[in-house]
This record gives sequence, C-alpha cells and structure tokens, in this order.
Amino acid sequence: MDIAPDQLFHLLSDPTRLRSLVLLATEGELCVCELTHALGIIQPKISRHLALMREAGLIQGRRAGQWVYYRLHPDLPAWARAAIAAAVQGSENREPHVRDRARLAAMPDRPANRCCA
Amino acid sequence: MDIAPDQLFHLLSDPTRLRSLVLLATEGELCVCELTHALGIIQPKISRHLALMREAGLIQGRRAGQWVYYRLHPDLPAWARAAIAAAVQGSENREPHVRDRARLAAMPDRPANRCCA
DNA sequence: CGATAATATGCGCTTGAGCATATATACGAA
DNA sequence: TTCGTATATATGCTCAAGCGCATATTATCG
Repeated sequence: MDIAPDQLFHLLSDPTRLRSLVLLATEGELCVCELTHALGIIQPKISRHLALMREAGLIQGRRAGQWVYYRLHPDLPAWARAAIAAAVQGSENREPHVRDRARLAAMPDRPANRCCA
Repeated sequence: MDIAPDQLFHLLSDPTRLRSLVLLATEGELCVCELTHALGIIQPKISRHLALMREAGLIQGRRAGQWVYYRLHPDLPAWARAAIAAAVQGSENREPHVRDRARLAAMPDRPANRCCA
C-alpha cells in the first residue's frame, strides 16, 4: 500500500467519496446499502466511488453473504491516517455530514453486522 | 476563512499546488521566483495555482517591492493545519519533493527575505 | 426460480489543467 | 524623471480527466 499524497487528496476531494470515507472512519465498517441510505445517493454512484478507493488501497471490501462491507484499509501509513482524521475533524459539524450520520442512525432494517464480526 | 474539506483536499490534489504548499509549510515564506526555481515549472503555471490557493484562503500574499511572498494563511482552522501537516509528512521522503527542497537550497541569488521580516 | 444487491460499461458533459500571450506594476540606471 | 528590465497577474483557448446517469451483467439468498 504505497499511495501518493496527491492521489489520496484527490480521492478525498470528491464529496461522495469524502462523505463515505468519513462515515467509514467513524463507524468502522459499513455495507454499500447503508452508505446508499445514509448519503441519499443512488447505488451505482456509491459503488463506483467505493471501487476507486478500493483500487487505490484506501479501503478494503469484505464479502459477507449478500453484502459487501467496507472499512479503512488496515495497512494505511501514519500520514494517511492523520489526513483522514483531519478530514473527520473538519467535517464534524458541517453539512451534509451531520445529516449523513443522522440518517444512518435512523436507518431501519440495518444488517446486524457488528454483532457477528 | 471557512474553507470546506472537499475544497482543501481538491487544492492539495494537484502536484504543482501540493509541492508549492509543502515547501511553503516547511520554509515559512517564499516568493514566486523561488517556487518557480525550486519546482522547475514555468511562472504562469505557478502563479495560477498560487492564485487559486490564495482565493480559497489557503495562503496569503505579501508584496515586498518587486516580489510577492506567500505563506500559509495564519487563520487556518486546526483541522486544515493538521491535514497540511499530514501532507508534509507524507511527502517527506518522496519525489519530487526531495528534489524540490534540494533545488531551493541550491538556488543562487535568493532574495534575502528572511533577514528583514 | 424470483428478488435483491453489487459490479461493469458506455456515453454526455462539465471541470479544470496547461500553454501562449498580453497587461500591469515596481525597481534601477541614466 | 524616464526608459528598460524583471516580476507578477489576467485571459483566451484547447484538450484530457473524471463525474453522473442509464443500463446490462453477475452473484447471492430465500
């Protein structure tokens, strides 16, 4: 996993990717349908951006039956984690991130993923 | 100065801007001709990217006679400074940043700016 | 076998990088 | 003061990258 700073920042520069990544960083692990619901964005768009981040080694996908769960890649270098932490901090009290978190928390029928990891 | 995270990361995603900003962050203050020399990039290109960062409130220009000196904007929020620090750390031992620093240090006839601030 | 979820792909369109060029401003010498 | 030089900024243009949507395909579970 040797991502260049330019590339990381380019991935963080798109609202859809940033919103997804901030949620992943704070929630730990989420499936695509949860992200789709939380962001209010159609599935193909979410999938495309997740694929970009996965191919760059930013996130990792884990298939569990019907769903694929994404999380931050465990082998990210320290500076990349620091940059992501800064992104989380900068998004804390800002729209649309606040709304994203609220919608995720209010999502009905969330796959009970956290209980069987 | 209320820059959105997306915007900051977009500014950091271009190699010319990132290289300039990393140098500014480590050197404190540099004029356009020093950046042009250190990066080996033509002046209009440097100027355009500096203007973009200045308009976004990322950096600040100070005119001193013939030269304009740029530095990080003093009012940047903490999360933005953290992101920039991460960028510096991630660029530390990576090309072309190493070469940039070397060329800046070897630049002849540098305007003696640091002695009269 | 039907329904749901994820991925892949093709296409239009916007954004923005890069270059060439023109203009403005400031300094120094005559 | 005035001219010449050097530096910075502004603008018009072309071209490539990539976002967004529609659609098709694949895979999984009940």
